[in-house]
Amino acid sequence: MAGSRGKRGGSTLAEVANAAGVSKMTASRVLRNTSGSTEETRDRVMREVRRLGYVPNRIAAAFGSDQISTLVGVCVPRLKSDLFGSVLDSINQTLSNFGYQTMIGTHEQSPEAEEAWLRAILAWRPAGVILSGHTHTRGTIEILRAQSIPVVEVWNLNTSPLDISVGFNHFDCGHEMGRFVLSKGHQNIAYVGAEAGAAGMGKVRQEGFKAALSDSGKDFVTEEVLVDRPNFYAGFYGTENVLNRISKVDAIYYQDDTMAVGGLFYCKSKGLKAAGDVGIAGWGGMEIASVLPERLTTTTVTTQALGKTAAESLVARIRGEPVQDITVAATRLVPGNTV
Amino acid sequence: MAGSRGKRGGSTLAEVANAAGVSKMTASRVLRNTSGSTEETRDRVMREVRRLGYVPNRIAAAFGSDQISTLVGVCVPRLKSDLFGSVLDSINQTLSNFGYQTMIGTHEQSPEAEEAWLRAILAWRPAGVILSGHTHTRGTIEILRAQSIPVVEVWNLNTSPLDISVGFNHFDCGHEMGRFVLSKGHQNIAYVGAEAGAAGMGKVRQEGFKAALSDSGKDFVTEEVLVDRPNFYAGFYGTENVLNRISKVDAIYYQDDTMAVGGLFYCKSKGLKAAGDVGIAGWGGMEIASVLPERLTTTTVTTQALGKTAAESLVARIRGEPVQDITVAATRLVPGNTV
DNA sequence: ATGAAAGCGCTAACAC
DNA sequence: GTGTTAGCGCTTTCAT
Repeated sequence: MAGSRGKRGGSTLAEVANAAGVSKMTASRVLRNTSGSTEETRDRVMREVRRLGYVPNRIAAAFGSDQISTLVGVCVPRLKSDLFGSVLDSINQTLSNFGYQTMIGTHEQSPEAEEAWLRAILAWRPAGVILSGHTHTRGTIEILRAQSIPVVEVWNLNTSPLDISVGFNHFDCGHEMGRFVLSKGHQNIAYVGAEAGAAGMGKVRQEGFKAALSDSGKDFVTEEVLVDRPNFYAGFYGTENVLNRISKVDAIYYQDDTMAVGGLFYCKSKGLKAAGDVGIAGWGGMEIASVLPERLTTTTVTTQALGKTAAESLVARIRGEPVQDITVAATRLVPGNTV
Repeated sequence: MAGSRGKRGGSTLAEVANAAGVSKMTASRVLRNTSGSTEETRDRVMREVRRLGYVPNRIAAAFGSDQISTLVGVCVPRLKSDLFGSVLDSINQTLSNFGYQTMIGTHEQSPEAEEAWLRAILAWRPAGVILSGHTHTRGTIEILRAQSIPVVEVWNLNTSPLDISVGFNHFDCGHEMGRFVLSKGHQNIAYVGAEAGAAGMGKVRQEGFKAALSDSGKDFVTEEVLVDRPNFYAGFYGTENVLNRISKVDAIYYQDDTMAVGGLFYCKSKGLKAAGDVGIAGWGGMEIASVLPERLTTTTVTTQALGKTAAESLVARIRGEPVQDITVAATRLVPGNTV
């Protein structure tokens, strides 16, 4: 309670040290488990810590050491998402285990929003940041370079990353699915996606699929990209649009499983059979697939592993340990019975 | 780059002030828009800020002022959840608009995990915290009291909150649904839930429903609470268990919509008709409902409003403005055709 | 409207 | 193993 400022936060290290009859440094060392301390000193300090209800002040600690905090900024498109939620859960848990705190941000696929977030976060002198936007503004890149701060780009694979990249190969996912759908004999294939803001990685999967079509001298017979977030209804509605427009469509590649499930239900509502009448392929591996009567043909992705690897790579870089610059997180095409 | 320590972070306020030919204080005031400054001074300072790529140091700022940061800690059960993801999105966006940064944590319904998170977060001298655990450890409560820090308890309504409570009335949700299901003539009603760690608010809804049954001299004919997270498959599997155990069951109240949808698909897989053979009622208002052929009978909840109100209340309390201690977020029973 | 001095709580560096 | 000294970059207070 020393000082006349309006601070909060109870006792200080000095008070603990005083009560324990040692210097601040000794108390500090005990609390951080650095170097050796006598068993007795240690006990005396910890007793006072408990008695006084001492809560370390990490702001002062970060300030007093080297202006680098144990905060890590993580920016994802949005939080309400099984996929990103899972990645974030994994990142947060891993970082937490290493003693870091996660500060979040969302950008909704807007590079400008990402930059604005970054500027605010850098003021906290984070130990590192994890980004998931695949496109960065010039400003974002410059700031990151200038601060020479550890950065992990996550979600999409970036072959020339700012620093470290841990992601899925979306192009290959699309290409592989394209070949698979073609191998099942489908002839008139459409794409259905949804992008509220700028294009996300669905665009890249679409291109991969398109490349597979191109290899067979084909192309999407139509592409329907709604101005919406990818969700069940967008898939439902997009499918309706596509089938009304071009009735010969016999397969649809969706931006993700949410939309694919929406499309599946549209087909069911019209008495169309999946695979037989309209092939349906998604991406992401949603949990709902486990209870649907149809097994959705999709590409499952390892969001947990992605998040864990991203966090571990960041921590390694922060600590100056050797790190793999580029890691491809596993994806697997799971043939169901909807294609 | 002054000093021999290994700091990072480019130029300092002093350097900016120097270059602009003013004192640190003037530069500081310009950057914070406090009190008046000459148009000219302002321009000169801002020019140097841009030229030097100055990034304010909020750690030093928080330290130098009153040891209270603009950080806000938010702890939810988990991030991979449409419901909590939505609340968190809303909280984060609102806090961000007010100039606060969100630090996240997850507790998976463990009060001890919540306390551990809280201890780590308080070291950052947050301006406030938002909790979603409905049960707190004695330690959590003591620490919060000792620090006299603004706290919002969110998700469940707490009639005697630590500080502020913004939540849904889960008991009433259950009670209302109980009355509704009974009004439809169902006689043998079961409950299906899932709790991986400790009990969440599903337990309270279950009790509300039970109270409604009790009012009619009834009780659940069986209760199936799986040791799992509430998800589609748990709903599917739980339904299978219940119906195999007691075949006369003619309605099931589920912990949430995810499980209800799982149950719905189990019934479909067995040729049972929703409502006709087995009534199905959920909670939460999932998006998938918009594409299902059946309209799920459920209670929709206003997660966006909940998050926004929680964040706004916290900010008001931080600023010393008057705040409503208890806010009930809206919920609405939506009769579908599955009961 | 602007400046000077003091100090926030902690840790790095070095001495003992 | 422990203590001493200095200082991190900013804001507060008080003066001009």
